[in-house]
Amino acid sequence: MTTSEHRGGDLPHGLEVLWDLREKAQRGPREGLSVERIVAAAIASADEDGLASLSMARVAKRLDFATMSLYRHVSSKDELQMLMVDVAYGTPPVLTETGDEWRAGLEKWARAFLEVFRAHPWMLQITVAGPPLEPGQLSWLECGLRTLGGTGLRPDEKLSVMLLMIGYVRTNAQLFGSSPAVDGEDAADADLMASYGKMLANIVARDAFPALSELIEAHTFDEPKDDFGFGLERVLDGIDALVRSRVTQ
Amino acid sequence: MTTSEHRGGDLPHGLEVLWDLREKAQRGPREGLSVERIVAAAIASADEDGLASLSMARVAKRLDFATMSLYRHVSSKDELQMLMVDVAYGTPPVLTETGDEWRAGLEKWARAFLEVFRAHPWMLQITVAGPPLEPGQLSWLECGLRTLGGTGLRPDEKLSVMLLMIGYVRTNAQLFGSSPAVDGEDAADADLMASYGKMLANIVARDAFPALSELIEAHTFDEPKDDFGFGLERVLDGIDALVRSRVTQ
DNA sequence: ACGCATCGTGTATGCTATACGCACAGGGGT
DNA sequence: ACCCCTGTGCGTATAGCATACACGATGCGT
Repeated sequence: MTTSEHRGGDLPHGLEVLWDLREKAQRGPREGLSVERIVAAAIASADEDGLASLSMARVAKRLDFATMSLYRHVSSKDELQMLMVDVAYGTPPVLTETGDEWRAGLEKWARAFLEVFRAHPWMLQITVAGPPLEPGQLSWLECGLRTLGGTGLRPDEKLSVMLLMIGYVRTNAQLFGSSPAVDGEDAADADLMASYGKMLANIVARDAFPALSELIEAHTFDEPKDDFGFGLERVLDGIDALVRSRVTQ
Repeated sequence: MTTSEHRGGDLPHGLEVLWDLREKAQRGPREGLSVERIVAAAIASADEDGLASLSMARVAKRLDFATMSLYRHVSSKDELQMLMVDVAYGTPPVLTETGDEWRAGLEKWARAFLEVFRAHPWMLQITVAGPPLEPGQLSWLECGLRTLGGTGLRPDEKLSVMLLMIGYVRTNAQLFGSSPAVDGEDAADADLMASYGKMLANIVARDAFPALSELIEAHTFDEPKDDFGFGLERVLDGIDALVRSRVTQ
């Protein structure tokens, strides 16, 4: 395998893989292993056993190959993790909402994006350095930007809006997404939140944290409700205000 | 050292340390080492060499103690990392803005919060499971909630607003905060962004990413400007819209 | 049929977290 | 003054980790 040079000067190996910029090898034996299979196995391993117990040896065992064979296709564990994240992002939904239906579109976008982190919680534990150059992450950005097409926002404003959305979904997933979404989702969330409220009430000194105590006493954490959806509407309200101000200008 | 039971039923060891719920030992030799010193050394190590090369042995060497001595004060590396994050959060600024000056207050809050992640980039790589029970993180939440005191928002709305703010700052720090804030801050950022724009333009297929290409061609990434501040104003606009709607109701 | 790029992998190295047990310190109760 | 018992520091040992390197096998281009 050699680098194709007609696009992207000298990219890291991992990015070349993700962008399909690698030419197939001519000489040599057929490959029994591939980056795709390795990444898929690694994702499955992380989904099942968590990121902490992900290791080259475990991934190799899953594929019935020797540990060192992985290194023929993946230059390091860090690169593998980068690949895992981007593949796990998958492809964003095709949003039919356009023009002034941007709000419904962004809501669908947010819920689908949240679902990604619910399915693969370990994604939040992997940080890729610098701004994203990977196709998976960028395709979600692209998808969001596209639904903002009819808003009349400036390009940089659209970017800011998407940064806001990404941040909201990620933070929400990180804080409340420890329970898997599979069975009895809302019930589990409610239990979690209720016990969190109790724990918080026990631990927090009322005089040192008055505003937080007010939150606790208002039973914000006790009632089961769609926290994500509620906050999301607030975010969309904010964006709506921005859009309106641009329209009237 | 034994657990004090009058507050918090049976908390994890790390939380007891952070909330100062541990009683001093009566019998036994004076401690030459302490959790505080260990955490401080670990933070210094992560600041200098990054989280990847943080190890118990390195931290111990910094303190001129044996590796295993750390385990007398810290139950595991995971716990140490949790402690590191919470101590590194430090204490939020004391905001004098109250009532209808919430916007200026939140802006100060956001910039101070960003500074934390700029000073300790590794904090973004450590994920603590579940909603926060640590005093550091909670004190920032408390600080933000307090500046929202005069807005007339419901408690749960205030929480959503703060979630939004936290998410925005974290995402921004993660994406653009790879360069340290110490010297020539804006210049470094501008260079980084410009080269990012070029790289993006090289890599992105125009037909598959039309909205993203529009962004690139609008030179959104080329011009040096205060991205954080710009996006922040959009977020605050959104919150402002929410606040106004509650006031008029 | 030869050569050579590529593949899979066994071995080895140095690092990692951490369980366990020992030696010792020093205040509390007698 | 004595002993005991809790807490401390740490040496040793183990299991797991990522990964460098060298070797043999493979099969296409010539």
